[in-house]
Amino acid sequence: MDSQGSFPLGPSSLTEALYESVRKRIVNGEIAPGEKLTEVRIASEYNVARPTAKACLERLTALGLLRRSVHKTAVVPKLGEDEIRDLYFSRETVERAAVAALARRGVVPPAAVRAQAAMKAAATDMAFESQVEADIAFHSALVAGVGSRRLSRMHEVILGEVHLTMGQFQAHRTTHPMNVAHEHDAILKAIEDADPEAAQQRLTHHLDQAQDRLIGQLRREGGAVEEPPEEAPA
Amino acid sequence: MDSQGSFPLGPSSLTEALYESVRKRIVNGEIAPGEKLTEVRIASEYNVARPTAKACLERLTALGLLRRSVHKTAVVPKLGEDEIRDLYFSRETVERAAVAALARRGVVPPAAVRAQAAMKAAATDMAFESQVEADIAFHSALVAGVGSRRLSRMHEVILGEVHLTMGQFQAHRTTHPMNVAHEHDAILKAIEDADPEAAQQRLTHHLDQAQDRLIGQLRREGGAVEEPPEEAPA
DNA sequence: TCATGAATACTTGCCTGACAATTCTGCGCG
DNA sequence: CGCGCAGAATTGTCAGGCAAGTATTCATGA
Repeated sequence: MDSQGSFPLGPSSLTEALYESVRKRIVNGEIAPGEKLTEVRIASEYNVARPTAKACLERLTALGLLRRSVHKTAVVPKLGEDEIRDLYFSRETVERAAVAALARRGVVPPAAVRAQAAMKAAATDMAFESQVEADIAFHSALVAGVGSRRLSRMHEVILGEVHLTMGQFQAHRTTHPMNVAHEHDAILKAIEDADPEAAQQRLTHHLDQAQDRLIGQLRREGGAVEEPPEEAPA
Repeated sequence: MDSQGSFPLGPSSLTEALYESVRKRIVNGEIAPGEKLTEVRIASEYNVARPTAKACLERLTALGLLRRSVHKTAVVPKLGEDEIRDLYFSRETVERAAVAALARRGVVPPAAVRAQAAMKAAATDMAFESQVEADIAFHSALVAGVGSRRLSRMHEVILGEVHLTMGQFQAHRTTHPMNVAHEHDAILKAIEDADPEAAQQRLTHHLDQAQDRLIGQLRREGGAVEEPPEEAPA
């Protein structure tokens, strides 16, 4: 049958384009959590060789967007309560350091205010996914504004999992986007005032609320299975 | 032609063993900074197929232990002053969060005191590389003690680059290992006393000193070339 | 009927071999 | 002495294949 060759690839290098496309499909929830992603499936869907698909799955696994152990099929994970707490603990660690550094300088990254504007514009009429992306762009710009390549890299990985988790709760959004927009404003204000303590405190408040919303949704609906830690660190 | 097959592989899976071996050779400075690592070289040295070697280089590149852009050979990087500052900024971010969390609980991870004991034992007579490894084990245990998988993962990446940089200055060590041992003790003491502020303050002092030592050595000897940032973040 | 064990299909780990595209190197020419 | 160009070196991607491990199904025995 002709079950292959329907997902178009982006512009850049083949591996890169494949990676980006699969990544998007995962974080958008287009590929459901728990769904299995075999190498041959990716290979045939995109008309690429199996090694290429393999490399793609390995990259996604390294980023935490897929889980797999040896000789087993990769599945997109569904984070349980503990995992979400761990994720947000790490996220707070990175972003607190970022806003503190920014506030110490007292300069707000231009990209952050741009993202914030886009967020407000998307608040009323745009699709949920657009709001999520605007929110992520804001936090991403905040960290990028520090100018630390390594901090940004760590944050990128974390935001990947955050995006994934938010995408999985897409259907039942209960958040008012204007609320988070106001919280964003408060953070920017504190940075502008060169007040590191306040900036950190407001960021923590913001993230704690987001975490609570996620965990609340998780408890309400599919409490489902919590996967065990896949690997005991030596 | 018997020009191949001289580096023995470890016990585990082939890819894993290959990765570990090459990683060790890099962080130990056995492969000099600036040296080029081609896929075929690795493949022939270890008697593995080129795709296997390729995967290995890709993993090391993702960890920051190698640098390469498309179609160019991977080289082991030599961190410049700015890079070292960035590295230690990220390191402080992660480790400060770790010791604060530990101090809030008031419990010292047993693995950390074990590593600390090993460090003191190695202080006088053992080789420099053993001291470095004991030091790294101590900080690693500190972060692992928090129990956050994601924090540990971030830290692991950072320590990889730290290890690499320390290994490159192997010859000209000027540090008295007992000094750093005492600083470690002070950190543990603050954690035990459940004093997060003190723990963070002492950790910062410890890391700042280490950073200054590294930068001092860098300035003294090969100021050399500082490689430009390989990629402009979007 | 239900539980247990064996055979089969599926999937991944790793290999050989090959071709195209790109980058690097050295040589000759203006 | 600078410049461009051909050849070499290196990587990106593919095809095909075998071995090994995992999951599933089916048949057999209690």
